[in-house]
Parts: sequence; C-alpha cells; structure tokens
Amino acid sequence: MATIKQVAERAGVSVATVSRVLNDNGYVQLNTRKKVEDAINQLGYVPNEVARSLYKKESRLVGLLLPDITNPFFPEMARGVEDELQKEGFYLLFGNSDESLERELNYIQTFVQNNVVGLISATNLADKINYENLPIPTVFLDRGSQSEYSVYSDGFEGGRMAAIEMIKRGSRKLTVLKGPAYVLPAQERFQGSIEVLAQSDVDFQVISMNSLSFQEGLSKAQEIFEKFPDTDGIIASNDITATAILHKALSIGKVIPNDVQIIGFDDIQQSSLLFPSLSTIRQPIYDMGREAAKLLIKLIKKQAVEKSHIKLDVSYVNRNTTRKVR
Amino acid sequence: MATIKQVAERAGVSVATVSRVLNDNGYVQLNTRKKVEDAINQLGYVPNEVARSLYKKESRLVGLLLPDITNPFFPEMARGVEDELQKEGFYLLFGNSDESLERELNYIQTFVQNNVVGLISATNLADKINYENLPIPTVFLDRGSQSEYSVYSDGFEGGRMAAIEMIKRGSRKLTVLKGPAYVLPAQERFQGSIEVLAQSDVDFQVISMNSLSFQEGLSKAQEIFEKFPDTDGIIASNDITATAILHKALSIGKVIPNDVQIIGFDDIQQSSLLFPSLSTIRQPIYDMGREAAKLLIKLIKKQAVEKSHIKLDVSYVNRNTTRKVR
DNA sequence: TTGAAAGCGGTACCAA
DNA sequence: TTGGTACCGCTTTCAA
Repeated sequence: MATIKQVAERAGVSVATVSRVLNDNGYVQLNTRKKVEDAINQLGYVPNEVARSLYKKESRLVGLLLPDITNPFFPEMARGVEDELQKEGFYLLFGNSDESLERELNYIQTFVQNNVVGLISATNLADKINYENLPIPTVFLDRGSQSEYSVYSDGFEGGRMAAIEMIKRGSRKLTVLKGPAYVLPAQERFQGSIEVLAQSDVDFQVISMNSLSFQEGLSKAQEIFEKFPDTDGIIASNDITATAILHKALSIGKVIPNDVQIIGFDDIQQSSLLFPSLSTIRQPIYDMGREAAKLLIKLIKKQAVEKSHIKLDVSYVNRNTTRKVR
Repeated sequence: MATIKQVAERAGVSVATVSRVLNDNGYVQLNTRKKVEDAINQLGYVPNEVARSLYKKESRLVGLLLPDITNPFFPEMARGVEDELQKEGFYLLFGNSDESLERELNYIQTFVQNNVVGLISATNLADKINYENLPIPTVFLDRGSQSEYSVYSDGFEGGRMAAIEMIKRGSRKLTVLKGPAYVLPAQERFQGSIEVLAQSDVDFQVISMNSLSFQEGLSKAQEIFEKFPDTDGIIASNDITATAILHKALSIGKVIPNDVQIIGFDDIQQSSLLFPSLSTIRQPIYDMGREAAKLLIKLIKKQAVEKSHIKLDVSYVNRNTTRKVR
C-alpha cells in the first residue's frame, strides 16, 4: 500500500501538494498536478481513509442498527438505506441487536469508536436515552414520534384501513392480534383497528401476543380456531403472523377467504408468493430506508431539515385472503 | 469524547501508562492502574479505534460483500457471518454489489481503505483476479473451489439428490431448469441432476434461464406448461424459481404434487411457509456464513488452517410439493 | 515501573 | 504556488 509520502517522493513534490491535488483545494500548477497524478497512477495509490478520518474526526461511515436482518422486513429497509447512502459516498457499518440492550449499546459504542458520521437505528428496545449523548446525528427508523428524528409509516391509519376493509368485505366476528407492548409500531396499528371496530356494529375480540414470530402466530391461531370457531376475520400484527395464521387455517381445512378473511401488515416480499397470496397493509419499506438515509445525510451535512418526523403513507393491498367486495 | 491525553492528565500519569493499562501489557503498578481506571470511568473514556487502527495498520473491521441482501438467501448467511465474528470482537462493513463489477470493486477498495482485516465475498461475478493483490485475507462464500479460500455446499450432490428423489417419487417426464452460466453454484446443481437423469430411464428436458428471479421463473413455468403439458416433475435451480413455478402451476389448476412434483434448492425460510410447502435441497446457509467467518478469523490470526476449501453437506427436505414414497 | 518521543498517514495552517 | 510542520489519538520503543 503506497502512502502519500511515497507519492510525493516519486512526483518530486511535498506531501502537502499531493494532498492538495487529492482534495482538489488550494493552488496547484497544472504541470505539478500532472506529475502528482502520474505518480498516483504508477503507484496505484489510494488514500488511507483511516488517517484521513483520524485527522478530520469524521469518516465516510454510517452505522446501521437493526433488530435482525433475518426478519424479512429488514433487508429491504437496509437496501433502501444503502442505496441512498451510496449516492453520497457513505458506507455502512452494520449490526443486528436481536433486541438485546447489551448488544445494542455495544454496537453503538463501536460505531462511535470508529468515527461514524451518523447512525440509523431501527430497534425497538432501546430508549432514546441510549442515543442522547452521542456526538453524531441519529435517525430512528420504523418508530414513532418520541424521538428527535424519525422515519416511520402511518401505523394508526394502517390499522384503520385493515379494519375497514375487513368489515367492508363482510367479516362480522373479528379477531385482532395485538403485538407485544415494546413493539411500538404494532401498538399503533392495533389502536387504529380498534378505533374503527369500536365504532362499528361488528363483534370483535383481542388476542395479545408475546412476540411477532411465526411460531407464536401458529399457536395463537390454534387457540383462536379452537376457542372461537366462528371468527370470520383476523387482523394480524404483521405479515409473518398473518402467514402463520393462514397456514394453520389451511391445515385445519378452512377455506380462505370464504370461511375466514386474513389481513397482514407490512407487505414483505414473500406475502405475494403465498397461496393464496396475502392481503395486507403495505408499508413502503424500501422507501422508509431511503428517507431515513436522506434525512441523515442532511443532518450530517448540517443542511436545513424541513421535517424531523417523516411519516409515510400506507396502503391496502388487495390479494386473496380477503373477499371480493360486492 | 475524552482522549487518552485527558485520561493521563486526570490520572497524573503519562499517556504511555494509560495505554499500558488499556491494553494490559507492560508493567503497571497496582495503584497506578487504579488511578488510571478511575480516570477512565470518570471521563467515560473509550479508546478511539481509528487512531488505534492507524498505528497498528489493522482494525476490528471485516468487509462483507453480497450480491443483494434483499434476496432471502443472503440475510441468513450474513447473520451467520456476523454471529461468528461478533464472538471475536469483529464488526462488519457491508455492501451489496448487485453483481455489478464496478460496485464490487468500489466496495473492495473502500473496505481496504478503511483498514479491514479481512474480506468475505459472496458475489458471483467477480473474478478471483479482483481479489488477488489485496493485502488482507479473503474468503469466498457460496462459490466453488477455484479460489484460494472458500466455503460452499455440495451443489453437485444436491443436484443428484434432487433427481433421485423425483424419480423415486414417481416422476417420469422431468424438466430441469438450468441457471445462468455466471451463477456457478447453480451449474453444479444442474450437472448433478443431469448425471442422475442420464443414467436413468426417465425422459427429461432442460430449460435455460437468464436469471434466477421470480419473474423469470413465472415465465419459464408458463412456457413449460404450455409446451410440455405432460411434464410431471420440475427440478428448479433455487427456491425462488421453484416458488414461481409452484405459483404458476397452482394458478392454472395443476394439483401439486399429484400432477407435477416440484423441488427447489436452498431451503430459504419462506419455502416452508408456502402452501403447499416446498420440498427442496437444503443448504446450511447460516452455517456457511459461520464457517466462512471462522475460516477468516483463523486467517486473520495467522493460525493454521487445516482445510482451505470447506464443502458443507446438503440434504433433502421432504415437504409437500413431492409425493409420498410408496 | 514509568515517561518522552517517534511514528502511523493523512490535513491544513503558515511562511516562503 | 509550494513546502515545512504541527496535529489528529493511539502504540511502542527506548531511556531513565
């Protein structure tokens, strides 16, 4: 690995001059520049980002903290973040917290130690407090308005939509799944659904979940179909649990959507691949990632930020676990 | 952010001494150590990794290069890599290449500029050549033996298994999908299947695909069912295409697996969630990630490496797109 | 057992 | 328009 010193020697100039042509600032005569560029090419020199980062006290690195990239919700989001950051020449330091506070704090510290210029966090667990004294801007993804900068989607409205569609499509005895309290976005969805249902003429019941896992969905579905065999519509907390419910329903011989309508939330990729394909409330996952990155970039560059809380719209995706509307 | 100098001042010692207690080497008297530790705690000091990295010419960072995290195959792999690296205190710099050589080279360069201590690459496109003059060890993931260090699974044997199972379960007119030439692992699978079929008494045909996307799977399925309506078994290149085929088959009224058996490759998470769930050849995706990380760690630590090419076993996963064996 | 100081590879100020 | 050099925060050698 060639260094700036070697380039300077070969070009017969000082390191200061090399630095000038590298960063394209200060005065450099044309033929001096030429000499330096030749030397750079001959040596295959690339500047050491670490040295640069040390002096400037900032890098081209951004930290991205996710609960678990293995959850199909997050890869799309990560991709949105990356694609947007890449345009501006930023790179990702990346970690999964598994919703463990210890892991989360550990990653945050490591990111900071490595001079990241910003942080995007999509975890549920951590309190704002853990991010408060950081020397760098932070954007929270997929969580509500309590934090200073955030990008999320309109869960409340999504919950409303889900309930409205279920009723419109004929369900009269609904079951609403309620996600665990620490998953904030799931709470908003739930509230939205409840609001609509409470104002309507249908019966409904609420089942609380301890996690949004497939396994948990399966066992809750079992419970629902056993205890309330006349349920004709289920509003799930996300697509994973909706998928589990669909699975269980099919395996015990329910006809979907005739016997039971099912609606999910998120619209992860696989939801359209199920058979029957899953009707759901779509979050613009990829765009959420992009918006978060765009917001962070503005913060990094200390540009004016018009909105510090960016709420994106959700939409109903009509597929085959809900009935045709008459 | 406190610096080592501030710690030294507060503790009334030199920075050299602070460094010694930090790294736990050299002689430090017990009460000196105490003073330093107190100062560290009072100031909330954490060492600057960038400065450390600059001097030592190595970091705690590892580069991970994937084609696309959005492809459900890769998150699990990435998780395996991360979980193993984390144990040793390494962190991930991460990028998606989209199989673009330009992006790939760009990421590699950035990784190197940031002093990564090692690299794991799961891309298909890039030639070994792009990695040859790197100053750091590289492990190739999910690709064959041409490269110096690699972790992959036994695609050839997997391809054989797929064909054997299809025949055993009664298919007599098989269609084998062949992935694009640049996706090396897909070629091996294909070769394995072909070998078995060629030695058997069944009819078979080969359809070449230009990509392993869902869309392409859908259109090839259409073609197959139109042109060869008597096909009673399809061996797909991966689970994504198998899913597309399943979809198309169901939508035109085929009964699965009675009319047509379908077998995939990979066993990505969603395959078990389909209805009917997808029979497939399972790659130990998570373990592949872990093994790659373990191998890289050995290389980084310059420990002896017993095997530079790690081939993991695949297995047949019997689900509901293949028939019960009599 | 401790401290002074050189050096890692850059950037940027100041003087020439 | 250029070069010398201090400095970023840390590690390590050498001398005390």
